[in-house]
Amino acid sequence: MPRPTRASPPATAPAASAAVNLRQPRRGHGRATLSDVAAASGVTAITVSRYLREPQRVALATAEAIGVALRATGYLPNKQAGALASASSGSARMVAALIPSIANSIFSETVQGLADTLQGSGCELLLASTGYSAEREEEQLRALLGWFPSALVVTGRRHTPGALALLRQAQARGTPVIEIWDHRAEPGAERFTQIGFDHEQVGRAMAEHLIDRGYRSLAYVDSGVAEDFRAHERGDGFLAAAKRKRVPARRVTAPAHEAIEAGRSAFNSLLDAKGRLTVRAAAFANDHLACGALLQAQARGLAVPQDLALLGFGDFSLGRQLDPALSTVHTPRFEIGQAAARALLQALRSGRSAADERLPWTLIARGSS
Amino acid sequence: MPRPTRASPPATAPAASAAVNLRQPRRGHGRATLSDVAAASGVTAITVSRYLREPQRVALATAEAIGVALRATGYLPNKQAGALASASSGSARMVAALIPSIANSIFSETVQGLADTLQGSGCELLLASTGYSAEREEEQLRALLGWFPSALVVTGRRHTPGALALLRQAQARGTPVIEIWDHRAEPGAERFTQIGFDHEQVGRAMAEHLIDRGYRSLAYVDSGVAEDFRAHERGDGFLAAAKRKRVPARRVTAPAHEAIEAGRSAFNSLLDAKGRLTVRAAAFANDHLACGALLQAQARGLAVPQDLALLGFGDFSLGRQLDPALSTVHTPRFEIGQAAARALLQALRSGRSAADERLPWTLIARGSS
DNA sequence: TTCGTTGGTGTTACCGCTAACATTAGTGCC
DNA sequence: GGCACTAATGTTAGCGGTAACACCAACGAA
Repeated sequence: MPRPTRASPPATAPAASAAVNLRQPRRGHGRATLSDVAAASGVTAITVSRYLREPQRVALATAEAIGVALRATGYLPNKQAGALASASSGSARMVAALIPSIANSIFSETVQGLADTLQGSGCELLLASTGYSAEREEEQLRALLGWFPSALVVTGRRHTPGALALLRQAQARGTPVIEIWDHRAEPGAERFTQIGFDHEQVGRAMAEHLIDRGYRSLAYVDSGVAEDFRAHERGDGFLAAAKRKRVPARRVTAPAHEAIEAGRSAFNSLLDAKGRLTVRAAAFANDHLACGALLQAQARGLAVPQDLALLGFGDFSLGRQLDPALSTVHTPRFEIGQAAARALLQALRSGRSAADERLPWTLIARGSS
Repeated sequence: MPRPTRASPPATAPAASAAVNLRQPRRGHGRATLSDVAAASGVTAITVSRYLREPQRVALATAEAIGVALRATGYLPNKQAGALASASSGSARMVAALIPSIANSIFSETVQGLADTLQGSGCELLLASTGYSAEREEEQLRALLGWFPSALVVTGRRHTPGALALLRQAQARGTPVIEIWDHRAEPGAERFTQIGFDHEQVGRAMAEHLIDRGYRSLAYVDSGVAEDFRAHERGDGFLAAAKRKRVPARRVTAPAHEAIEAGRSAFNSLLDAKGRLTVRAAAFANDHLACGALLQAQARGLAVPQDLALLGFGDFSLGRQLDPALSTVHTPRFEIGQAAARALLQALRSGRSAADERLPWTLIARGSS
C-alpha cells in the first residue's frame, strides 16, 4: 500500500472550479501511458518512470504494485517521448545506417552483422539505401537525422559537401559517426571512425598476385557503377602496382547492368578487333563480374587459367562452385557490421569517439589464376 | 561537485527580476529548433511550423523571411517531437519491418523493394531481423512498437500469441499491418493484409512438375530451419500432390548449417545403406540446397537429370550458372517489398486497411529436371 | 533535543512540436 | 458606418516522458 490518502486535494473536482478548459482534448492513440500505469498502481508517473529505469530505487511494495499494473495495462513505453525528454541520455536509442544497396549480398551481410550485434542492446536500426549515389546519401541523411539517431553509420569516406557538413555537425554534438567498408590513413582534419580496409592496398595485392603467378599483361575490369569509389580505388592500386613492376596493365569498365551479364560483356573488351585476347590475366571489381567473364571465356572455348587468368573480389558462393573455382579476395563483410555495432555501442557508453578498426581480408588463390 | 549550494535561495541570483526559475535549464542538443528559426525571422514558432507544413498559408513576405532563416540556421525538424505532438497525423512517419534474415538474398531484395518504394514518401524504414524465431519476432516487435511506427510489415502469418495480440492492437488503432511472403485464404477472424503467394500451392506445382516429367519416386528436401514455416508448407503441398497422384514421395530434412554444404549432405539422405539412389527426383526448400545436392551428385558421378532430377526454389543466380542449369521456382522477391510499400502508403493515405495481393511465381524448367 | 542524512516519492518545468482556439487587421457589402 | 467574413498570425495547452528539485518520515549521531 504505497501511499495513504495523501493531502486529498479537491481531487478531480467537477462542477466547481474548472470553468476553464472546455477545450477539446487531443485524443491519444489508445495505448496505455505512464499515467495510466501510475493511476492503476496508486503512485504518480515519475515513480513508474523510475521503476522502469532504476527499479532498485523504488520501495519493494511499490515495485510490486507497479509490476502488476504494467502487466494489466500492457504498457509499452513511448520512445519518441522518452527520447525527446532526455535528449540522448535516455536508453531509447536509434542507429541510422546508410548503405549503397541492400540487395547486394556484400552489404546485406554487413547489415545483418549490424542488426545482430545491436540486438538486445536497446538500439533499433533505421536503414536507408543510397543506390550508390552521393546525392541520395545526403538526402537520406537529412531524412534520417530528423529522428535524432544516437549514432550514424555511413558507407565509405566520400560524401557530398552537404552530407559532410551534416556528419561533422552530428559528430561535434557527440553523435558517433562511423564510416564502414573503408579505411584509409589520411592526414586531413577531423575524420570519422573508419571500420574496413584499404582498397588501394587490395588492388595492389591483386596485381602482385597475378604478376607473381607469371602473368605479364594485365587488365582491371572496373565496376560500371560510377560512384562505386572503392572499386575504382582497387583499380588505382592495381594499376599502380603493375606500373611499379613494369608490367603492362590497363583498366576497362564493365557495363552497369546485371553483374554476371556485365561480366560476360566485359570479357569482350579484353579482345582485339580480331577476337584475340589482349591480356593474359584480369582482375575484376567483384566476383559476379569475374564469374560472368569466366563463363563467357569457357563458352568461347578458352581455358582458364591457361589462356586467361581471372581474379575476383568478394568471395561469393557462386565463384566457389564454378570449375575452375574463382580466385578471389575474401572480405569481412559480416564482421564489418559487427565491428561497427560494437564500436558504436562502446562509443555511446563511454562518450568517447570510437577507434578506427582495420579488418583483415585475404586473397584466396583457387583454380582461376 | 554534484550539487551546488542549494537551499540558499538567492544564490547566484542575477540580482534583478527573475527571482523565480533559477532552475538549471535542460540543455538541448545544439541543433536549431523551430523557435530559433522563428526568432531569426521575426515570427513565432507556430508560423514557421505552418510554413513547413502548408506554405501557402503564410504571407509571401513572411515565407521569404522564414526561408532565409531556415537556410541560415540549417534547421532540421525534430521528427520525434513532431510525431509526439501530432500522433500519427503528422507527416513524420516510420515503417517498421521484421524479417527472418537480412543476409538471405530472398529477404534482402524484399527489403530493397521496400526501401526503394518508401524512398521520398517521407517514410523511414526501421528494420529488425528475427533469425527465423517467433520469440525473437515478438521481442523485436515490442522494441519497434516503442517508436510508434505508422505501419508494420512482418514476414509470414505465424506469430506467437503475444506478437499476435500486439499486431491486432496496432491494427485496431489504425496502424496498417502487412504480412509479406505469404498469402493464404484462411477463414478465421480479423486478419492482416497479406502480400505474397500460397506456398502449399507452389509445393503442389513442384510435385506435379516432376510427375509430369515422368519421375515416379520423389523426395522433398525440407529446410533445416525449424521455423521456416513457408518451406514446410511447400513440403506439405508437395507430399499432398504426390499422394493424390499416387506417386511415392517422402520428406527429408536438411541439416541447418550453411545451405550449399547442407545440400551436399542432404543428398546423402537420398541414398540407401548401399549408397544407391532411393528416389528419381527431389525438390528442395531452396536453390542453395538444390545446388549443393546437384554438385554432390555430379561429384559422385551421377547424371542430372537422368539419374536424379532436381528442382529448387528461389531462382538464385548460382543455379542459373551451373551445368545443367537448375530448374527452380522464380519468386517475386523484390516485388513483394515494392507491393508492401505501395499498399502501406496507400493505407496511410486513405485510412482504410490495404487489400491483399497475390503475386505471381513461375516454375522455370531448366536442365536439372 | 537538535540536526544532518537517507530513502522514497511528489511537483514543476520543460524537451520540440502541433491542435485548437483567439486575435487582429483588412475586405466587401448593404 | 456597421457587420459578417477572411487571411495572417498569435496564445495556450497539451503529446508522453524525464531532469531537477522539493518534501517528508524515519533514523542516527552529537
